[in-house]
Amino acid sequence: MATDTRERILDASRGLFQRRGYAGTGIKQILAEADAAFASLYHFFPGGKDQLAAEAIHTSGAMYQQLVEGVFDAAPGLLAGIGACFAGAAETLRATGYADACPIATVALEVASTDEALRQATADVFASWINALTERMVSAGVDEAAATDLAISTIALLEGAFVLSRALRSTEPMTDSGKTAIEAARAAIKRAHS
Amino acid sequence: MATDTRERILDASRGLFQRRGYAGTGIKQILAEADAAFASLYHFFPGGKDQLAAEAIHTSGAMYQQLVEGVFDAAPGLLAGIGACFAGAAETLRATGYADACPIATVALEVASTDEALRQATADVFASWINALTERMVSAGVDEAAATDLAISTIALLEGAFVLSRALRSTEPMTDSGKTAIEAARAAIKRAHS
DNA sequence: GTCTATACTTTGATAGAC
DNA sequence: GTCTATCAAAGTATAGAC
Repeated sequence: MATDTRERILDASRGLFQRRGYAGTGIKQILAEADAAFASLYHFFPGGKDQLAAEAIHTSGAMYQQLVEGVFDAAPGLLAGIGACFAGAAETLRATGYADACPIATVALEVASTDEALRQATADVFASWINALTERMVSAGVDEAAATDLAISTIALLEGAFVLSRALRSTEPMTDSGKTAIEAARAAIKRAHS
Repeated sequence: MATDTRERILDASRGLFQRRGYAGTGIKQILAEADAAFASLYHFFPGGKDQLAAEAIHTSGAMYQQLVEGVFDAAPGLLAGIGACFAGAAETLRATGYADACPIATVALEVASTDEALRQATADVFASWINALTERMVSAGVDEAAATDLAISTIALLEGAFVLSRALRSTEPMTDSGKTAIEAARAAIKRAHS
């Protein structure tokens, strides 16, 4: 059985919104890539493009989080996990011609001041990422108070590196930011043990 | 004498591209905000929206760099300068309802995989920022080799914090990232002196 | 240099047959 | 649930008078 239509539409939406943004992606483009008909979209997503985007943001955010959790679980420790995440991001950038980066950052910046519902969707995703990483920081021995700061800074480094690496077409920002993220985490763990 | 038309159009473009992105900003919207006629735009910018965007990217990037250079020049040292930049960014976010952040990041992500000319414009801006900050790092005593890494990481922290702060409508990512940037710079200076 | 009017394309969305 | 045809609106861009 082939993937059902609704899932194909969502899948195409996630990819296009990630690479081209919300305003830059057309409904017709999504349907062409999903090999679906016009009526199918409004059958499964009565709310149109907005509903489609909200669902794409939530699901792609959750998928990316699962990917990252897997990388951390496979690593021997927190610092190794951070290193593997940034290394993996750098490799994905290189392998996709600097197209695949954060699944929601482009849309997040576009809608932050223009569409409250979608802005909230991106906020949900980032908050979930921050919470998950904060827990890992605490488990690794970082003070509760410092853990949130460190988790936010780590994700900021990743997001900023995505911006710079895509614009410059270089993995250097991602590898440099990865090193800085590891050092920041190492310092926080050291402080907690003193 | 009123500001001339060409400058008003550019000014409106910079503001709209910053807040709403490239695809999300319409020519008519720009002209309405600039109080200019349709023909004026194509008189001053025969290349249309693309030419307008390229010039807006270059000039807003240069203006932001000048602003930051001024902040650093007024600060008593490198670490204080970094702190003042992140504090200023946080205050601007708060004061503008989380609208005014990086002047080119939204457009940079939008065009990275879709418009090579505009992508190059954003790359020019980021490269200029990185070079300028690298020089300051070296002047402050950081090793040449480490200075570029540190400058890139600092700008990545700023850009990532813009993304998170706008999406979450909170200055916390900006203040947390500022602390991390200061600590990273302090550690690099310490390493250079040992 | 600026005005008005307009050409042409693409956009998101809907209707009705099947 | 999917197909075809089509709508109204907004998009970029141009023409010609002044």
